[in-house]
Amino acid sequence: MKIQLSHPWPETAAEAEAVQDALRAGLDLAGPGPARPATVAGVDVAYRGDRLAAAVVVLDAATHRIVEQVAVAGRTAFAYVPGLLAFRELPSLVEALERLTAVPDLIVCDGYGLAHPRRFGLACHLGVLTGLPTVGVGKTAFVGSHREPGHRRGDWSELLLDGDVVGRVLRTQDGVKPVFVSVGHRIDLDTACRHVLALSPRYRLPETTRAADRLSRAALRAAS
DNA sequence: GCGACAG
DNA sequence: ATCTTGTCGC
Repeated sequence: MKIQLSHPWPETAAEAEAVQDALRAGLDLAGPGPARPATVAGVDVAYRGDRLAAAVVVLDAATHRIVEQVAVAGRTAFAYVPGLLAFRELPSLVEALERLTAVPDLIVCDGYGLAHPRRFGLACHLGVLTGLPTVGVGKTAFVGSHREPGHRRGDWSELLLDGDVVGRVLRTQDGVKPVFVSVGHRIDLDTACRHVLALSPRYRLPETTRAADRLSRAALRAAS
């Protein structure tokens, strides 16, 4: 899979925001998204100083067994700025995705999609760049307001931003802190939450996220 | 004006 | 994200 990053790569926050505004035109939020993805990819990045390691792990959607995995070591190329996380992680993540031998049916990202101050988080970037359906799963609140969802697995509440529903606060395990789900590209919120829940049979975070997190940390250790 | 702020 | 001890629970 060949992926074209924006050229030139933004240097400043203002340039990065301009890139987001331009890419947002490519968002597809019309269809319901994949009902039965055969494979789902999880992506994550680990850091240590200015070193980083990006990982993509493709799982069989039904069994959650690892089908393929790729890790890429690199250096931090953009400072962390809330709202511009994508520019920090995208270069290495894209490189890892390009090395996959098979294109996954869905990508689950660490972070947010539409639930973003400019309505274009990391999951939206990855969706527009790859053309694949993407979902954002955040571990902590970032933008928007919400009521506390019920305490049972599957309970959820709306994430609201300026009067719009931009995501859901979803309980993936009984009595465990909820996750923040938002759509990235080519999928609807209902379908996104359904897949996140199916990918989290035992732990708070989706198996895709857990697998990518482990691989990125291991790759970071191996590289440094 | 001040603080908060994905990973 | 990362820096970190002990501690509760299966």
